[in-house]
Amino acid sequence: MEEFYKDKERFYVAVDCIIFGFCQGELHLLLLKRNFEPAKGGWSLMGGFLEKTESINQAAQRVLFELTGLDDIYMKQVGIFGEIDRDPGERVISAAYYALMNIDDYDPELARIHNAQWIKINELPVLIFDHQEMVDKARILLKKQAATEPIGFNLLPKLFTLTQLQMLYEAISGDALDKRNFRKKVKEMDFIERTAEKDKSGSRRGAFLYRFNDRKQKTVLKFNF
Amino acid sequence: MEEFYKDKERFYVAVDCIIFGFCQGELHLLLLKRNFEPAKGGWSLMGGFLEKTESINQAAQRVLFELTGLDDIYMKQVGIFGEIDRDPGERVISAAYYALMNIDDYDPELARIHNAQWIKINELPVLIFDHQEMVDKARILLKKQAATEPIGFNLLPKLFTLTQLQMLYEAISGDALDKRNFRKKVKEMDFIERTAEKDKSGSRRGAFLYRFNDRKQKTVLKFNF
DNA sequence: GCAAAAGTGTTACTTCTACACCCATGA
DNA sequence: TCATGGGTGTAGAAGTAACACTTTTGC
Repeated sequence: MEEFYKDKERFYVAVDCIIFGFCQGELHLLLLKRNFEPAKGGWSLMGGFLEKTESINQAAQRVLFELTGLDDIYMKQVGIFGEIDRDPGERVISAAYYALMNIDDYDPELARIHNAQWIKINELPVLIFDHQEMVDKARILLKKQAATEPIGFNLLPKLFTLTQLQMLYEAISGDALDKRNFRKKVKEMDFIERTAEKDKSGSRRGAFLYRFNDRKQKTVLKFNF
Repeated sequence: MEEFYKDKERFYVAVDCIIFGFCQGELHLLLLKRNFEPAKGGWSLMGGFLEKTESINQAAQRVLFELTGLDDIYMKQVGIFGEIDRDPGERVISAAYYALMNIDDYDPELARIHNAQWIKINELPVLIFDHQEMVDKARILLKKQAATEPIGFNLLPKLFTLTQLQMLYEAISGDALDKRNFRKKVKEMDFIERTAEKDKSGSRRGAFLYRFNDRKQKTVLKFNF
């Protein structure tokens, strides 16, 4: 170790994951009921400590993998949380990430093992530490980012109906959308394509299934100051 | 210290500041030429180590204060940088913040003391470690945020002309704006008000000076997916 | 009197919003 | 045959984009 760093403090560094899922017209979070101290019995985000052998982004992926067994999940940094007393046990600096996943990809058996549950975002229990603050920041970020980049698809199955897609964007944005205007807009997006298949589960008539193809998309950024 | 944390690693945690200024129609960054190891002689962002007694946001403010003597500067988290080898001296996790300040508020004497310089953002030297990556991310963020929130004023003096304001937004967005359309839009914003004063330095005729009043503003967020 | 920046409106075009009915099917 | 969700078009309003000349004044 070099001279320069000698007198500096070192800190525990953690990652916490805000894991979004979508079903039945509502956003959900995957939360854990802790069966260990500190805050045993409390609801929390999935988290873990940074290790020497990994970058912080890798740590976030690892932590998510430990919980879900999945390694190709869309993740994004939310921010760094570093209040002195945010974790009453010890001084811990935490990097928060949000993850977007399709609930159907999650093995319920793993949920049982980890004491995890999908909970509607509008019916969250009290969370430990500053986890509610992390969730709030993640929701705002998700809303902003979903408005300018096509990331919503990470919350849906590979094939989805337009009704599902509309409900998803209504859930993210918090506003109702007009069905005809919504579908008109979707038609103009060449990265959403209709398949020949229909989903008959939601109605007698059946709805066409659509798919996201990752054709590049211009991001529009309008200046309102 | 509690049992739970015992076997966890601890890390150095730093903050690095991307300090934006604006003059002569161009964005600038305040950079330091390091006269200490590691990377002595290299150009770098202003940084410092997190201390036990402060939150990470406070650390960012402190570090900025050390360099500028100013404590009311607009700052925003850019992200956390945690690659294993990002600092070749030691493993350091760094939280990057951008800061927006009026160049005129900066005492040139402090620049001399710290070996600091304002450098045009399009003429940056090679930066140490991953600082260029931090700058790139900060610029993208600034552009996005300036498009939806009135934060640009932090880069201008209290009184400014419309030409200055337009040049600022052109510098941030990277696009030329139409003068008449720009001024029309400004007229509709009730948080920008004209004063009776004129600035005669930029032209013989003189230009009216405007001021930002912090009246609340609706943030528009249009969904393009 | 001229150079240099400040200031000012109109029109065509694009995009957005609001709105209501028929369709296909399984039970 | 009927209940349920799927699917479709138009017209008025709002916003955006393109465009050129006059004003002021110090030198």
